[in-house]
Amino acid sequence: MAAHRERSRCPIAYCLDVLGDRWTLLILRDLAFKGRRYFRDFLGASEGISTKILTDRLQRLERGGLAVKAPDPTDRRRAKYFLTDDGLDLLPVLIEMIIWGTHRHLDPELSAERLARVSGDRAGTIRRYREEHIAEREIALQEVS
Amino acid sequence: MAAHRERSRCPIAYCLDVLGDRWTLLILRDLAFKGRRYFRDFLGASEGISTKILTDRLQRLERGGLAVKAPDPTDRRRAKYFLTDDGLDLLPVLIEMIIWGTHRHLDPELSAERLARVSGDRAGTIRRYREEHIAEREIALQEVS
DNA sequence: CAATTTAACTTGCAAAAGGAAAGTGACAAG
DNA sequence: CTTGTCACTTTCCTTTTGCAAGTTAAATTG
Repeated sequence: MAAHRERSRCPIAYCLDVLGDRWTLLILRDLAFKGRRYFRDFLGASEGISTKILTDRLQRLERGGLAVKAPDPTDRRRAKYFLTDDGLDLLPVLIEMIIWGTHRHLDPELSAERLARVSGDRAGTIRRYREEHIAEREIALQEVS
Repeated sequence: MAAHRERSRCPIAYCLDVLGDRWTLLILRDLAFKGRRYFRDFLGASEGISTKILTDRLQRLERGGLAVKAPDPTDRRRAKYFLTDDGLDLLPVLIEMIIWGTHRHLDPELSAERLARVSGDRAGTIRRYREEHIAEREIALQEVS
């Protein structure tokens, strides 16, 4: 996709080199908010990604420095995936998408409380998810060394 | 794309029904930040969208209630496109993408001032773009009546 | 220990989406 | 009226995705 078009100077276009496809964003969501870590966890998401696309997108995220893989010391066939610090810098984008999607789609009555909580304290929400992710990541990476 | 998969309950997944492709996001950028209004304006963006994809995406945005078309009273062959209020609700997402893209890609020295300005006052930036867009849209829609 | 299962991919084929360029119909200009 | 412009539309080819089966290495079972 990066080879698709000459890269323009606009930051959104650059951002889209990484994010301009649905599957990548869903994987980021799973990593950031759903605690999915193993390959098979992502397969379990309800959107039904194929193994081929999942493999491709995880590799892209790794190569692009947005995700990292910590081999599982208890089972060498598998590894846990985590967002890097650069990957975590996308949390604000993802949070705004949640807010927009919630506001537009779900029953306003049911979502009012949740929406108010997240949008009322974006920075707090982001910081919480970030810190939890980093803590889990560091532990997983240490177990490998 | 909406028919692609059973729609999940996750707001991000719903958001991606609208936003899960690169071209749509680039068009939203053009509408929101670059003042592009006419069909040919979007063709002029450096990413080089084809007329087929542009037509398709503009129609999707209209059908989805995110964009509206005001016929040009001076030339019946063309119309001006604008974001609706729902479309403008995506500004926070786009702004966060700009911030992320700027931070990650461009020379930090050159972008430090711009980045600081936008991220330092997200709400102010969003409000400014929103109000300008609405003002221009209302004028264009009135000229039609 | 061998057989079976599991986990993460990989492959093959069909369908869908996108790219490039030419074509079409309606409107505008001279 | 002829020619040019504008917004699409069509055609053909390439790329990506969807679906399902296949492969390899590691783990588990008996």
